[in-house]
Amino acid sequence: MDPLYKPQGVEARWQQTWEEEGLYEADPDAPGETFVVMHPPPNISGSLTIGHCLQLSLEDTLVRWHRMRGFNTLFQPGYDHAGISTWAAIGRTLAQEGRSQRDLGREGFDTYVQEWLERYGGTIMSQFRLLGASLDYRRARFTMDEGYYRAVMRWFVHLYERGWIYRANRIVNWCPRDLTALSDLEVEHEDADDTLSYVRYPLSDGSGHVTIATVRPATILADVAVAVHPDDQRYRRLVGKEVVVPFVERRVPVIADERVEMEFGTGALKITPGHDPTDFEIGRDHGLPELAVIGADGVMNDAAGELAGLSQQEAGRRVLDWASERGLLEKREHYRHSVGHCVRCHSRVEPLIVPQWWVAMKELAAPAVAAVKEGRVRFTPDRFARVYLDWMENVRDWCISRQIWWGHRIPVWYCPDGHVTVAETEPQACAECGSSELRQDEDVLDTWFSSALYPFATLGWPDQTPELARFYPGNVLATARDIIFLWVARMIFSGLELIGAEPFHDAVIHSYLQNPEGKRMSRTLGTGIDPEEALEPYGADATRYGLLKMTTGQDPRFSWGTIEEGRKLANKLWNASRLLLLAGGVEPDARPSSIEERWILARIDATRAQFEADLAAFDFAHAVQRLYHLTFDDFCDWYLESIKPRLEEEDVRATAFAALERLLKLLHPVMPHVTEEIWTNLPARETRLIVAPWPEPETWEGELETMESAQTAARIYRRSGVRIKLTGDSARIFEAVVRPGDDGHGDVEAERARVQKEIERAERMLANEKFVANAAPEAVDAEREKLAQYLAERDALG
RNA sequence: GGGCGAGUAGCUCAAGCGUGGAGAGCGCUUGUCUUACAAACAAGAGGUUGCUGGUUCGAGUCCAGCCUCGCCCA
Repeated sequence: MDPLYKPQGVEARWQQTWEEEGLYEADPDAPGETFVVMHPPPNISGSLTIGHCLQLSLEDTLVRWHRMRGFNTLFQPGYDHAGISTWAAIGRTLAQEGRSQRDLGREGFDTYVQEWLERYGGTIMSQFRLLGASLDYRRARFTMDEGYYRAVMRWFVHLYERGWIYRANRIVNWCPRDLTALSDLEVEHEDADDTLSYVRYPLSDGSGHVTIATVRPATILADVAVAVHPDDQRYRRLVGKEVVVPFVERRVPVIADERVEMEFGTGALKITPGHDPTDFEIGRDHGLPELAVIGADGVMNDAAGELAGLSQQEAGRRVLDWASERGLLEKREHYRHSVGHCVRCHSRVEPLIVPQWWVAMKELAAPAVAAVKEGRVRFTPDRFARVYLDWMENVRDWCISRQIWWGHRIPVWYCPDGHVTVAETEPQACAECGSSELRQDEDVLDTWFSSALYPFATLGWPDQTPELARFYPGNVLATARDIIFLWVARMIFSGLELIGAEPFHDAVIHSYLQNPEGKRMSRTLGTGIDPEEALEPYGADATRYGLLKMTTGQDPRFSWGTIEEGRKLANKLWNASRLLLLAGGVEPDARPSSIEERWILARIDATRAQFEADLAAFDFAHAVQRLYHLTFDDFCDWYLESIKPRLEEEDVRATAFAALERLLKLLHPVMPHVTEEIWTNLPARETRLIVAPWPEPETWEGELETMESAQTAARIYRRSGVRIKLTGDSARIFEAVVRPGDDGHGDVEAERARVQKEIERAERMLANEKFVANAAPEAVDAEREKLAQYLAERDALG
């Protein structure tokens, strides 16, 4: 064994061994309570980030812990076709060659995407393995593989038959670059600097004008009304009159609607149902026409008349010039507001009225709200339950159709007579007229429509498989908070609707790593950390430890310090094991005969209990920190040092190996490779550590204060050179660990003065009647205890 | 505009219910090749816990207000 632990080689060997020996495999026929984690399938639009590794580390820690505890454990791998994300990523690649997706044609695109899929799908699985993630790789699923496709079709038809899927011509978020509709969740809002123009709309009866404020003057061409708040005294007399829209000189009514914000601009709002979501709602309620002057490509369309073909900016300029020449442009001012952008390609989203497929959410949402309110699904940290509920209780209908070529085709066919046939597989004839001339809907489904089925489609649903019966519902879903609505919510309502049970009981919303500058990590901006930068030099164990240490519930900046700490821990374990093995292997057996031996066994057991509590609460940062201190401070610095003089005794080594075994077991879920490697080197191995039983609670009695007095004496001697009086075991342990070079040479008076100050502090507190009367009794007792200790210390100083 | 979170040592972060002396790792200074580990061990310096008030015997922690940063929703 080399004095320096080198993870390179060791880790790959164990990853291969575990997998070849079938130790990652889940068996529906195996006994035991199940523990199921569905790893969120990464997008095939790229390789893994360090953030994915954090998520995988915490999941694998839970999975390995449960496996050792005897649970029948399934850790499910897969990857996601990631509709628009992949579409946009491929678009970026093609653009470098001067081509676009549409240039390839639908079939050409399919061929192209297959290559992409094989490349990234393979990369993702190998990256999972490099981290030591104990996923059942045989079961890897893809959201567009054959069985999964069938599940998605069943889901669509199910919702259609329930009457919850409908096609409607409504305003949607339209990406003018990708030429597709987006859901509300695929739009991100960013502040933008704009100009707010105040334009006068003359009253048709010549009695004056109404001034409106707009940031999009080009849309004036599609105005169909001016709206004011019904309580607005300034405009009350105008409601019911007509105004003349500038440029197009169309007469439109002044209406009253409560959705108008009186404080914004002049309090009068131009209504453009074709190009604004709020206006669309108001327009529908008032029966207003829906004009469109902007096309799908974002430029002015034929309805814009002489402005057709112009950009919105140029058209807006022309409209304002027109108004200015006629004295209708009151003023222009700078205005900063948030504007929707496509979350994938970052184009400014265009609200357009386009026919799309929708899912009615009301009835699906109700049970999903109840599941969280009744605690059947818990969020960690629990504040995210509120976030989830706020969204779910106000959820709007879900636009599920996308005008791209990558995804599940919408299972709807049309015949020449316009009849609609909805079926899971391609029908032979129109369900209504029997026509065989069927044309399938061109659109594909929102990628999250299929991801929603992940917890059971991966298990074979809609077939009633043994896996589905055994491994649904699962237990823990770990994810970052950005997909609580996109995915977590949708898995919950789809699971409840289709299977009748929530898909998991714990939704763990973990840290979102920031880059060292405190900014969001982004692969496209090159501000991310490549997992290989950590895995190659430090190894998977150190990386896992470091990432778990960063999993605090906050959004910490990525730092190498914690990974370095993990590397030190692996090296420390390695050398502690070397010490014992070099002294001579002997079968592990806990038969402690001294204070320090009982003490370390008790310390390990106490840490086991705390570690279990930490993991149960998904507090990974504290969990790994405990292991670090147990290893460094208790096991190495005190226990091993104190038994060194007796290492030739077989009993001492048997106990030491037994203690090391327990330590390795506690560390295995976090650092699987180095612990398995050491485990293999221990005498009398029969099993792999990965499936070794988790330590049972145990009680080790002993006068543990003997250890404490040795530790106190060590602190004083190391600090000041002063030796305090010790007898018996404490003296022996002190000598073994500290190895004092003399009988004491320090300034005894200075030490006595220091202890005296502590005594006075404690006495002062206990003399405070209010403290003794009001403080918790435990706090007062603790203070008395400290005082007693300091008094004893003073006596020992002689 | 509404909501959530954060601000603690030079850096990255801790500090269950207010538990009574604010800790860890890294970095820095000093010492030490000691039966494994010098990539180690030991000791040390380093803090007005963002600001202002309040509650309390006692506040990093609770309350009110303010400042800065990040995120989500509209």
